Amino acid sequence: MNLSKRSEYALRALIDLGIARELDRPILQVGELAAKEQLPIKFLEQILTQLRLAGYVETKRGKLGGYALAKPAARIKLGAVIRLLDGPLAPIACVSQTAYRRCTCPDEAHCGLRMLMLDVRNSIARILDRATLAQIVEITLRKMRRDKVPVPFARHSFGLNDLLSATRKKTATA
Amino acid sequence: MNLSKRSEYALRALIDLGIARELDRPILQVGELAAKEQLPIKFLEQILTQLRLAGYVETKRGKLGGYALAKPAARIKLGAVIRLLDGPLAPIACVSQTAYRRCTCPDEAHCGLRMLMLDVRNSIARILDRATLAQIVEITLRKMRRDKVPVPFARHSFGLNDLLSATRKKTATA
DNA sequence: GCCATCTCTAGTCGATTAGTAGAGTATCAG
DNA sequence: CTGATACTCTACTAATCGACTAGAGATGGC
Repeated sequence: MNLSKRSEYALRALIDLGIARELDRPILQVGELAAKEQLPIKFLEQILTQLRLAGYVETKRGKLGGYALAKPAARIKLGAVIRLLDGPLAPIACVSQTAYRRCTCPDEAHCGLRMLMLDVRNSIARILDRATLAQIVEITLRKMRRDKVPVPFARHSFGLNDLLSATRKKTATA
Repeated sequence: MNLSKRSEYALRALIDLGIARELDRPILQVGELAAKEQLPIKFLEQILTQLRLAGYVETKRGKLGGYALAKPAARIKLGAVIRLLDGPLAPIACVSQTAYRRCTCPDEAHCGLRMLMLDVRNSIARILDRATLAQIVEITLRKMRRDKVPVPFARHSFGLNDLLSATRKKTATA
Protein backbone atom coordinates (compact mmCIF):
# COMPACT_ATOMS: atom_id res chain seq x y z
CA MET A 1 0.00 0.00 0.00
CA ASN A 2 2.92 2.25 -0.68
CA LEU A 3 3.06 5.73 -2.03
CA SER A 4 6.20 6.12 -4.10
CA LYS A 5 8.75 8.78 -3.31
CA ARG A 6 7.89 10.23 -6.68
CA SER A 7 4.32 10.90 -5.63
CA GLU A 8 5.34 11.99 -2.19
CA TYR A 9 7.77 14.56 -3.55
CA ALA A 10 5.29 15.73 -6.14
CA LEU A 11 2.65 16.37 -3.51
CA ARG A 12 5.06 18.10 -1.18
CA ALA A 13 6.17 20.35 -4.01
CA LEU A 14 2.60 21.14 -5.01
CA ILE A 15 1.70 21.95 -1.45
CA ASP A 16 4.67 24.27 -1.25
CA LEU A 17 3.68 25.96 -4.46
CA GLY A 18 0.19 26.36 -3.09
CA ILE A 19 1.46 27.87 0.13
CA ALA A 20 3.81 30.16 -1.71
CA ARG A 21 1.07 31.43 -3.96
CA GLU A 22 -1.10 32.08 -0.96
CA LEU A 23 1.71 34.25 0.36
CA ASP A 24 2.03 36.15 -2.91
CA ARG A 25 5.08 34.34 -4.10
CA PRO A 26 3.63 32.49 -7.03
CA ILE A 27 6.94 31.32 -8.46
CA LEU A 28 9.43 29.07 -6.73
CA GLN A 29 12.64 27.71 -8.12
CA VAL A 30 13.43 24.06 -8.06
CA GLY A 31 16.35 24.81 -5.76
CA GLU A 32 14.12 26.46 -3.17
CA LEU A 33 11.69 23.59 -3.25
CA ALA A 34 14.44 21.01 -2.94
CA ALA A 35 16.05 22.88 -0.08
CA LYS A 36 12.85 23.30 1.87
CA GLU A 37 11.75 19.72 1.48
CA GLN A 38 15.24 18.23 1.53
CA LEU A 39 14.84 16.49 -1.78
CA PRO A 40 17.40 15.60 -4.43
CA ILE A 41 17.21 18.46 -6.84
CA LYS A 42 17.55 16.64 -10.13
CA PHE A 43 14.99 14.07 -9.18
CA LEU A 44 12.56 16.76 -8.19
CA GLU A 45 13.19 18.49 -11.49
CA GLN A 46 12.06 15.38 -13.33
CA ILE A 47 8.95 15.18 -11.26
CA LEU A 48 8.12 18.82 -11.85
CA THR A 49 8.51 18.26 -15.57
CA GLN A 50 6.00 15.47 -15.33
CA LEU A 51 3.64 17.76 -13.47
CA ARG A 52 4.11 20.38 -16.13
CA LEU A 53 3.30 17.99 -18.96
CA ALA A 54 0.14 17.05 -17.13
CA GLY A 55 -0.85 20.68 -16.73
CA TYR A 56 -0.43 21.08 -13.00
CA VAL A 57 2.43 23.54 -13.03
CA GLU A 58 3.85 25.98 -15.48
CA THR A 59 7.38 27.21 -15.76
CA LYS A 60 9.32 30.30 -16.56
CA ARG A 61 12.87 29.92 -17.75
CA GLY A 62 15.84 32.13 -17.27
CA LYS A 63 16.58 34.50 -14.45
CA LEU A 64 13.69 34.89 -12.01
CA GLY A 65 12.23 31.78 -13.53
CA GLY A 66 10.78 28.85 -11.69
CA TYR A 67 7.67 26.83 -11.20
CA ALA A 68 4.16 27.95 -10.40
CA LEU A 69 0.79 26.29 -10.18
CA ALA A 70 -0.87 26.28 -13.56
CA LYS A 71 -4.41 26.31 -12.20
CA PRO A 72 -6.30 27.20 -9.05
CA ALA A 73 -5.35 24.99 -6.13
CA ALA A 74 -9.02 24.25 -5.62
CA ARG A 75 -9.09 22.46 -8.94
CA ILE A 76 -6.18 20.17 -8.23
CA LYS A 77 -7.39 16.84 -6.91
CA LEU A 78 -4.72 14.97 -5.06
CA GLY A 79 -6.02 11.62 -6.19
CA ALA A 80 -5.43 12.59 -9.78
CA VAL A 81 -1.88 13.60 -9.04
CA ILE A 82 -1.16 10.26 -7.42
CA ARG A 83 -2.74 8.42 -10.30
CA LEU A 84 -0.56 10.33 -12.70
CA LEU A 85 2.64 9.38 -10.95
CA ASP A 86 1.89 6.03 -9.36
CA GLY A 87 -0.91 4.58 -11.41
CA PRO A 88 -4.27 3.44 -10.06
CA LEU A 89 -5.23 3.89 -6.44
CA ALA A 90 -6.73 0.43 -6.22
CA PRO A 91 -4.74 -2.22 -4.36
CA ILE A 92 -5.47 -4.74 -7.11
CA ALA A 93 -6.29 -4.06 -10.74
CA CYS A 94 -9.63 -5.88 -10.73
CA VAL A 95 -11.14 -3.23 -8.45
CA SER A 96 -9.74 -0.20 -10.22
CA GLN A 97 -12.30 2.22 -11.64
CA THR A 98 -9.82 4.02 -13.85
CA ALA A 99 -7.68 1.10 -15.00
CA TYR A 100 -9.67 -2.06 -14.55
CA ARG A 101 -8.01 -5.31 -15.51
CA ARG A 102 -9.34 -8.76 -14.99
CA CYS A 103 -7.50 -10.82 -12.44
CA THR A 104 -6.80 -14.51 -12.49
CA CYS A 105 -9.45 -15.53 -10.03
CA PRO A 106 -11.97 -17.92 -11.54
CA ASP A 107 -15.13 -16.05 -10.58
CA GLU A 108 -14.86 -12.35 -10.00
CA ALA A 109 -18.44 -11.95 -8.91
CA HIS A 110 -17.94 -14.27 -5.98
CA CYS A 111 -14.39 -13.43 -5.01
CA GLY A 112 -14.19 -12.52 -1.36
CA LEU A 113 -10.87 -10.82 -1.74
CA ARG A 114 -12.25 -8.64 -4.47
CA MET A 115 -15.14 -7.47 -2.33
CA LEU A 116 -12.77 -6.56 0.43
CA MET A 117 -10.35 -4.74 -1.82
CA LEU A 118 -13.14 -2.90 -3.53
CA ASP A 119 -14.04 -1.56 -0.15
CA VAL A 120 -10.46 -0.49 0.46
CA ARG A 121 -10.11 1.14 -2.91
CA ASN A 122 -13.34 3.09 -2.46
CA SER A 123 -12.19 4.26 0.89
CA ILE A 124 -8.90 5.49 -0.47
CA ALA A 125 -10.49 7.09 -3.49
CA ARG A 126 -13.14 8.79 -1.41
CA ILE A 127 -10.44 10.61 0.49
CA LEU A 128 -8.00 11.34 -2.29
CA ASP A 129 -10.47 12.24 -4.99
CA ARG A 130 -12.27 14.68 -2.73
CA ALA A 131 -9.17 16.31 -1.30
CA THR A 132 -8.01 19.36 -3.19
CA LEU A 133 -4.70 21.09 -2.97
CA ALA A 134 -6.48 24.19 -1.73
CA GLN A 135 -7.86 22.34 1.28
CA ILE A 136 -4.49 20.97 2.25
CA VAL A 137 -2.82 24.32 1.85
CA GLU A 138 -5.44 26.03 3.93
CA ILE A 139 -5.26 23.53 6.75
CA THR A 140 -1.49 23.61 6.75
CA LEU A 141 -1.35 27.39 6.89
CA ARG A 142 -3.93 27.55 9.62
CA LYS A 143 -2.04 25.05 11.74
CA MET A 144 1.24 26.82 11.25
CA ARG A 145 -0.24 30.14 12.25
CA ARG A 146 -2.07 28.74 15.21
CA ASP A 147 1.16 27.21 16.49
CA LYS A 148 3.12 30.35 15.68
CA VAL A 149 5.52 28.44 13.48
CA PRO A 150 7.39 30.54 10.94
CA VAL A 151 5.65 30.15 7.62
CA PRO A 152 7.92 29.15 4.74
CA PHE A 153 8.27 31.22 1.58
CA ALA A 154 7.15 34.35 3.34
CA ARG A 155 9.24 37.21 2.08
CA HIS A 156 11.30 37.94 5.14
CA SER A 157 14.58 38.60 3.34
CA PHE A 158 14.01 41.84 1.57
CA GLY A 159 16.36 41.80 -1.34
CA LEU A 160 16.03 43.97 -4.36
CA ASN A 161 13.85 41.47 -6.18
CA ASP A 162 11.40 41.30 -3.35
CA LEU A 163 11.05 45.04 -3.17
CA LEU A 164 10.59 45.29 -6.87
CA SER A 165 7.94 42.60 -7.11
CA ALA A 166 6.13 43.96 -4.06
CA THR A 167 5.99 47.39 -5.63
CA ARG A 168 4.83 45.93 -8.90
CA LYS A 169 2.07 44.07 -7.15
CA LYS A 170 0.86 47.07 -5.20
CA THR A 171 0.65 49.26 -8.23
CA ALA A 172 -1.07 46.46 -10.10
CA THR A 173 -3.79 45.90 -7.54
CA ALA A 174 -4.20 49.53 -6.66
CA MET B 1 -1.11 1.61 -3.22
CA ASN B 2 -0.45 -1.89 -4.44
CA LEU B 3 -1.09 -5.19 -2.83
CA SER B 4 1.66 -7.60 -3.82
CA LYS B 5 0.88 -10.86 -5.55
CA ARG B 6 2.30 -12.52 -2.48
CA SER B 7 -0.38 -11.03 -0.27
CA GLU B 8 -3.05 -11.56 -2.85
CA TYR B 9 -2.24 -15.24 -3.19
CA ALA B 10 -1.97 -15.65 0.55
CA LEU B 11 -5.41 -14.20 1.10
CA ARG B 12 -6.96 -16.21 -1.69
CA ALA B 13 -5.47 -19.36 -0.22
CA LEU B 14 -6.67 -18.52 3.26
CA ILE B 15 -10.16 -17.82 2.00
CA ASP B 16 -10.18 -21.15 0.23
CA LEU B 17 -9.03 -22.91 3.36
CA GLY B 18 -11.77 -21.16 5.26
CA ILE B 19 -14.39 -22.18 2.73
CA ALA B 20 -13.12 -25.73 2.67
CA ARG B 21 -13.25 -26.00 6.40
CA GLU B 22 -16.78 -24.69 6.40
CA LEU B 23 -17.63 -27.54 4.04
CA ASP B 24 -15.97 -30.12 6.27
CA ARG B 25 -12.87 -30.46 4.22
CA PRO B 26 -10.38 -28.95 6.63
CA ILE B 27 -7.28 -30.01 4.70
CA LEU B 28 -6.37 -28.91 1.18
CA GLN B 29 -3.25 -29.74 -0.73
CA VAL B 30 -1.14 -27.09 -2.31
CA GLY B 31 -1.96 -28.56 -5.70
CA GLU B 32 -5.68 -28.12 -5.17
CA LEU B 33 -5.25 -24.57 -4.03
CA ALA B 34 -3.00 -23.72 -6.93
CA ALA B 35 -5.38 -25.31 -9.42
CA LYS B 36 -8.46 -23.56 -8.10
CA GLU B 37 -6.84 -20.16 -7.93
CA GLN B 38 -4.59 -20.63 -10.96
CA LEU B 39 -1.43 -19.86 -9.10
CA PRO B 40 2.13 -21.09 -9.62
CA ILE B 41 2.42 -24.01 -7.30
CA LYS B 42 5.95 -23.51 -6.01
CA PHE B 43 5.39 -19.87 -5.33
CA LEU B 44 2.24 -20.64 -3.44
CA GLU B 45 4.14 -23.24 -1.45
CA GLN B 46 6.56 -20.59 -0.29
CA ILE B 47 3.75 -18.35 0.75
CA LEU B 48 2.02 -21.10 2.67
CA THR B 49 5.24 -21.81 4.50
CA GLN B 50 5.36 -18.20 5.53
CA LEU B 51 1.79 -18.44 6.75
CA ARG B 52 2.68 -21.55 8.71
CA LEU B 53 5.64 -19.91 10.40
CA ALA B 54 3.35 -17.09 11.44
CA GLY B 55 0.82 -19.51 12.86
CA TYR B 56 -1.99 -19.05 10.36
CA VAL B 57 -1.94 -22.52 8.87
CA GLU B 58 -0.71 -25.90 9.93
CA THR B 59 0.41 -28.74 7.76
CA LYS B 60 0.31 -32.47 7.57
CA ARG B 61 2.92 -34.22 5.53
CA GLY B 62 2.76 -37.39 3.54
CA LYS B 63 -0.18 -38.99 1.86
CA LEU B 64 -3.45 -37.23 2.62
CA GLY B 65 -1.42 -34.34 3.91
CA GLY B 66 -1.96 -30.71 3.12
CA TYR B 67 -2.67 -27.35 4.65
CA ALA B 68 -5.35 -26.34 7.10
CA LEU B 69 -6.16 -23.24 9.08
CA ALA B 70 -4.34 -23.31 12.39
CA LYS B 71 -6.92 -21.23 14.21
CA PRO B 72 -10.55 -20.21 13.98
CA ALA B 73 -11.23 -18.08 10.93
CA ALA B 74 -12.84 -15.51 13.19
CA ARG B 75 -9.50 -14.87 14.81
CA ILE B 76 -7.63 -14.24 11.59
CA LYS B 77 -7.49 -10.52 10.83
CA LEU B 78 -6.78 -9.80 7.23
CA GLY B 79 -4.84 -6.67 8.03
CA ALA B 80 -2.37 -8.71 10.03
CA VAL B 81 -1.86 -11.11 7.15
CA ILE B 82 -1.12 -8.27 4.77
CA ARG B 83 1.26 -6.70 7.25
CA LEU B 84 3.07 -9.99 7.55
CA LEU B 85 3.63 -10.33 3.83
CA ASP B 86 3.76 -6.76 2.58
CA GLY B 87 4.78 -4.72 5.56
CA PRO B 88 2.87 -1.74 6.97
CA LEU B 89 -0.50 -0.70 5.61
CA ALA B 90 0.38 2.97 5.72
CA PRO B 91 1.15 4.68 2.42
CA ILE B 92 4.14 6.41 3.98
CA ALA B 93 6.20 5.32 6.96
CA CYS B 94 5.63 8.48 9.00
CA VAL B 95 1.94 7.61 9.45
CA SER B 96 2.39 3.95 10.24
CA GLN B 97 1.15 2.83 13.65
CA THR B 98 2.99 -0.45 13.58
CA ALA B 99 6.23 0.62 11.93
CA TYR B 100 6.59 4.36 12.32
CA ARG B 101 9.64 5.99 10.84
CA ARG B 102 10.38 9.63 10.61
CA CYS B 103 10.29 11.08 7.14
CA THR B 104 12.45 13.80 5.69
CA CYS B 105 9.95 16.59 5.94
CA PRO B 106 11.16 19.45 8.10
CA ASP B 107 8.15 19.70 10.38
CA GLU B 108 6.00 16.65 10.80
CA ALA B 109 3.42 18.38 12.93
CA HIS B 110 2.58 20.81 10.17
CA CYS B 111 2.98 18.59 7.15
CA GLY B 112 -0.13 18.69 5.02
CA LEU B 113 0.75 15.53 3.20
CA ARG B 114 1.14 13.69 6.45
CA MET B 115 -2.32 14.71 7.64
CA LEU B 116 -3.81 13.48 4.41
CA MET B 117 -1.95 10.20 4.44
CA LEU B 118 -2.80 9.60 8.05
CA ASP B 119 -6.39 9.80 7.01
CA VAL B 120 -5.81 7.31 4.24
CA ARG B 121 -3.92 4.90 6.45
CA ASN B 122 -6.65 5.00 9.11
CA SER B 123 -9.23 4.33 6.49
CA ILE B 124 -7.36 1.32 5.16
CA ALA B 125 -6.57 -0.01 8.61
CA ARG B 126 -10.14 0.42 9.77
CA ILE B 127 -11.28 -1.93 7.05
CA LEU B 128 -8.50 -4.45 7.09
CA ASP B 129 -7.99 -4.68 10.82
CA ARG B 130 -11.67 -5.23 11.43
CA ALA B 131 -12.22 -7.73 8.65
CA THR B 132 -11.79 -11.34 9.71
CA LEU B 133 -11.39 -14.35 7.51
CA ALA B 134 -14.63 -15.72 8.91
CA GLN B 135 -16.57 -12.71 7.64
CA ILE B 136 -15.15 -12.98 4.17
CA VAL B 137 -15.79 -16.70 4.02
CA GLU B 138 -19.33 -16.27 5.18
CA ILE B 139 -20.13 -13.55 2.68
CA THR B 140 -18.54 -15.47 -0.13
CA LEU B 141 -20.45 -18.64 0.63
CA ARG B 142 -23.73 -16.78 0.98
CA LYS B 143 -23.23 -15.08 -2.37
CA MET B 144 -22.34 -18.31 -4.09
CA ARG B 145 -25.38 -20.08 -2.74
CA ARG B 146 -27.70 -17.23 -3.51
CA ASP B 147 -26.50 -17.22 -7.11
CA LYS B 148 -26.60 -21.01 -7.29
CA VAL B 149 -22.97 -21.18 -8.24
CA PRO B 150 -21.29 -24.52 -7.59
CA VAL B 151 -19.35 -24.22 -4.37
CA PRO B 152 -15.69 -25.24 -4.60
CA PHE B 153 -14.19 -27.97 -2.44
CA ALA B 154 -17.56 -29.55 -1.85
CA ARG B 155 -17.14 -33.29 -1.95
CA HIS B 156 -18.99 -34.09 -5.13
CA SER B 157 -16.64 -36.79 -6.40
CA PHE B 158 -17.24 -39.70 -4.10
CA GLY B 159 -13.99 -41.60 -4.10
CA LEU B 160 -13.07 -44.12 -1.49
CA ASN B 161 -11.47 -41.52 0.72
CA ASP B 162 -14.56 -39.40 0.73
CA LEU B 163 -16.77 -42.30 1.70
CA LEU B 164 -14.43 -43.31 4.44
CA SER B 165 -14.11 -39.90 5.95
CA ALA B 166 -17.83 -39.30 5.65
CA THR B 167 -18.53 -42.51 7.50
CA ARG B 168 -15.96 -41.64 10.09
CA LYS B 169 -17.55 -38.29 10.57
CA LYS B 170 -21.05 -39.68 10.91
CA THR B 171 -20.05 -42.22 13.49
CA ALA B 172 -18.08 -39.60 15.33
CA THR B 173 -20.91 -37.10 15.56
CA ALA B 174 -23.64 -39.67 16.15
C1' DG C 1 26.45 38.15 -24.28
C1' DC C 2 26.26 36.31 -19.73
C1' DC C 3 24.25 33.94 -16.21
C1' DA C 4 20.57 31.69 -13.98
C1' DT C 5 17.20 28.66 -14.73
C1' DC C 6 14.52 25.13 -16.78
C1' DT C 7 14.72 20.82 -20.38
C1' DC C 8 15.85 16.61 -22.26
C1' DT C 9 18.10 12.21 -22.68
C1' DA C 10 20.60 8.77 -20.79
C1' DG C 11 22.64 5.97 -17.45
C1' DT C 12 23.25 3.65 -12.89
C1' DC C 13 22.67 0.81 -9.07
C1' DG C 14 20.42 -1.61 -5.62
C1' DA C 15 16.10 -3.65 -4.13
C1' DT C 16 12.08 -5.94 -4.95
C1' DT C 17 8.91 -9.01 -7.29
C1' DA C 18 7.51 -13.04 -8.94
C1' DG C 19 8.74 -16.65 -9.70
C1' DT C 20 11.89 -21.79 -10.75
C1' DA C 21 14.52 -25.75 -9.53
C1' DG C 22 15.65 -29.51 -7.04
C1' DA C 23 17.23 -32.25 -3.36
C1' DG C 24 15.50 -33.48 1.32
C1' DT C 25 12.17 -35.25 4.82
C1' DA C 26 7.93 -36.91 6.95
C1' DT C 27 3.76 -39.78 6.65
C1' DC C 28 0.73 -43.29 5.50
C1' DA C 29 -1.43 -47.07 2.65
C1' DG C 30 -0.81 -51.41 1.68
C1' DC D 1 8.99 -51.85 5.11
C1' DT D 2 8.58 -49.80 0.98
C1' DG D 3 7.00 -46.65 -2.27
C1' DA D 4 4.22 -42.94 -3.42
C1' DT D 5 2.73 -38.63 -1.98
C1' DA D 6 3.05 -34.31 -0.11
C1' DC D 7 5.30 -30.80 2.47
C1' DT D 8 10.28 -28.33 3.41
C1' DC D 9 14.31 -25.93 2.70
C1' DT D 10 17.75 -23.50 0.22
C1' DA D 11 19.31 -21.43 -3.60
C1' DC D 12 19.01 -19.18 -7.79
C1' DT D 13 17.32 -15.84 -11.45
C1' DA D 14 15.40 -12.75 -14.76
C1' DA D 15 13.00 -8.74 -15.17
C1' DT D 16 11.31 -4.75 -13.56
C1' DC D 17 11.10 -0.73 -10.75
C1' DG D 18 12.43 2.95 -7.78
C1' DA D 19 15.24 6.46 -6.77
C1' DC D 20 18.23 8.78 -8.10
C1' DT D 21 22.77 11.09 -10.92
C1' DA D 22 25.01 13.36 -14.86
C1' DG D 23 25.55 16.49 -18.26
C1' DA D 24 24.81 18.88 -22.47
C1' DG D 25 21.16 21.97 -24.40
C1' DA D 26 17.66 25.62 -24.70
C1' DT D 27 15.68 29.98 -23.08
C1' DG D 28 14.94 34.35 -21.09
C1' DG D 29 16.06 38.60 -18.55
C1' DC D 30 19.29 42.10 -17.97
